[in-house]
Amino acid sequence: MATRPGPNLSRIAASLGVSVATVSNALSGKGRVSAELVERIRATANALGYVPSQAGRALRTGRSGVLGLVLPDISNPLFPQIAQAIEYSASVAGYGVLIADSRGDVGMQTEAINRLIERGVDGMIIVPRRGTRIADIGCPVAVIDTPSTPGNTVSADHWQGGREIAKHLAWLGHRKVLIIGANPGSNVQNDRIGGIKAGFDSAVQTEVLWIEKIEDQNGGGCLLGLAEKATEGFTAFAAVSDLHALRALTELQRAGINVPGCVSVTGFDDLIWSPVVTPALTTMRMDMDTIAEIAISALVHAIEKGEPEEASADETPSERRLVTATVSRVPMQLVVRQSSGPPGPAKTNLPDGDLPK
Amino acid sequence: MATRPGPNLSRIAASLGVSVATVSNALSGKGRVSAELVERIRATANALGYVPSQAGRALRTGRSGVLGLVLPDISNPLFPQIAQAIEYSASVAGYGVLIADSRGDVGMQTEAINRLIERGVDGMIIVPRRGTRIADIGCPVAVIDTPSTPGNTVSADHWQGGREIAKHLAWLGHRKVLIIGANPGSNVQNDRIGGIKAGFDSAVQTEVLWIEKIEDQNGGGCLLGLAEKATEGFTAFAAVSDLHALRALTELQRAGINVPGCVSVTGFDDLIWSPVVTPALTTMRMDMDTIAEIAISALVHAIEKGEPEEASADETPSERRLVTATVSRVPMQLVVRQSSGPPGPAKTNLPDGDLPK
DNA sequence: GACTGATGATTAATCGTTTAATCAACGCTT
DNA sequence: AAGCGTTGATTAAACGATTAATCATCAGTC
Repeated sequence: MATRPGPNLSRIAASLGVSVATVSNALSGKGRVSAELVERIRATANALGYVPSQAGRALRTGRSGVLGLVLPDISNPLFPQIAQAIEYSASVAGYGVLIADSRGDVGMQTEAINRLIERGVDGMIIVPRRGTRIADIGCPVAVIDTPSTPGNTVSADHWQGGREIAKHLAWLGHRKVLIIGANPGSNVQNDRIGGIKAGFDSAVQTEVLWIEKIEDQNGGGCLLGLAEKATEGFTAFAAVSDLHALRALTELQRAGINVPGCVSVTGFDDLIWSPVVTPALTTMRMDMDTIAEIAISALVHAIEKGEPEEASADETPSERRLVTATVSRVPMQLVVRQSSGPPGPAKTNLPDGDLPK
Repeated sequence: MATRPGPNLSRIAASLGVSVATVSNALSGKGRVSAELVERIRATANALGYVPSQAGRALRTGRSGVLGLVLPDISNPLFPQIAQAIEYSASVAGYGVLIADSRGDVGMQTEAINRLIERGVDGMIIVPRRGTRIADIGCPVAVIDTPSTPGNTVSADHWQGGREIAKHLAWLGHRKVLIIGANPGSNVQNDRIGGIKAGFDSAVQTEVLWIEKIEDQNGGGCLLGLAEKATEGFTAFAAVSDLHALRALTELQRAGINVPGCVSVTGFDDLIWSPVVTPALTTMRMDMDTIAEIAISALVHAIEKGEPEEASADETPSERRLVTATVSRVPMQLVVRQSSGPPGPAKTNLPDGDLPK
């Protein structure tokens, strides 16, 4: 029941008095069909508004043309960039994207992956929950995380990003820098922090502040005590995410500390509001488009090359389809805006003075 | 080729010496199968790791079990909330979610919709690009937008949200309020602004500032001149989005104007960073979970009831499957944080003074 | 003992597409 | 004219699940 509205191959075939196989061949460009007939078939297919049934095709070819995108937490502010880039690259490659949210839970991550498999995805892109290792599942997988994650992944070069932001701050003349992270368990954050430290020579003093630790004591959304840090002599605050940079920025401004006149604040990720806050945030941007492209093309390659021969039937049924994306790290790009500048005189409260144009 | 790895119904049937139909019936609970046999079939299905082929099922039943989610712009900061809620409700209802991004372009919206149809989605949830009317497409559709959008939609009650925030500000004692919007073409923004205006009685003076107009003149990311507005006597800045509220907040703070000591700032949407900026933003939250649930359940209902009888074959092939979600508006919830308070004395520059705990 | 119903399982058709195998017809060569 | 290669099209068999229709078996009834 519920016969799909549109016409199918046989309707086209019937209306032209040819066989379905010919129509299929004509539309797919395979087999041997006379140019003239191809033209006529194309025309009537168009006229009838023919839309191929993915179900039929999938059943026959064993491929659904759909990729799964597994995210640790869709509500992550970085997610839009990821999803958009992946969706674009996938659709260019002719694939659809099915989303699955693991809501930060490791158990749900497995569950989400299973749901995707049941839906018959040809492959998956996984942004793993921190610390998770992706077990071998029945289809090609590309992992987007940190280069430090064991296994094959594509990701931004967070370490290099850290170095760049450090060099920027050092060049501006900062000698005492507070690095702001949220959670020591995150590979991404550790890479960024490692890079920042590595980017400074021994003349620069750094200290790491973990937001989660402070919040554990003082409650969520509490002040981080940055004003005190500023009076201790810290002139730059390098956060590992724009989210934390924003928090630092507003906290400092509220305390009457001029940014960038007095201290500098930098972030990571170039989130959507980073350009519009005052002062606009200096940050490191990941090249998501490139990352997505690499991930998708590796995935598509694995899918379409697949098992080249049917050989070794019951040999290693799962081993052949292991992760396939080769490790690759995409450089991040420094975006200099108004929130970073040379270290200024001690705590000042100038109302605004020179507004950055 | 490329026979799917897992076993299929016939493998189970063969290994038990029964027919595929029986296996199918046993697993789906339809037809007549003895309880004992059902048990045995279940067991071996489990043992073999049977996963039903969606392709086969879809081909036979004409339903893919997948919904499409069309978004005007995935990079919208509100998107994570929407996607997460939709994905959750859909997966509870047993559906997968295929995403499509129209990247803000009306043409691409149609194209994205077509791609989803080709992929055989059973229905779609569309968050339309502003001003777009969704044409009749071949499947059930739920639209999430504004109640003011003609046609059947589910959405937050933006108007009511506006009224609430206005009442909150009026209650605090504000008498001169600047409403900050981005674009006069947005239904959502107009509803919110309308609601705000309606929430004030005649004692309160309001003025609307459109960011896009200012940026057209002064360039993107420019200052909005809010400090001047403050000196003109505006004591509250009600933005139609947290994104703009954040911009206002940082701009005011940078100008040395104390928030909320001197002026108040409010937003909409309760975006992820709203609680962590200093001062934390007072805002209106949409109940996305409820909205998603309503949209999905209307959609699923339309899909599964569908055309109750095959009657009227070539009558109105498309008319029957028109939009089906009934109009429904979900109330928004006021979230009071630190960015709003009673109007203070004229422009002050107290460094911090009393920090909100 | 034949008839009736209920029960439990099987047969076979079907969804729409792809594709290997087959076939007919025609032009060329020897 | 018989043989051969090429071209253009058809036949038919899958893919995996669902389901209406059919069939066999057995218990109970008159």
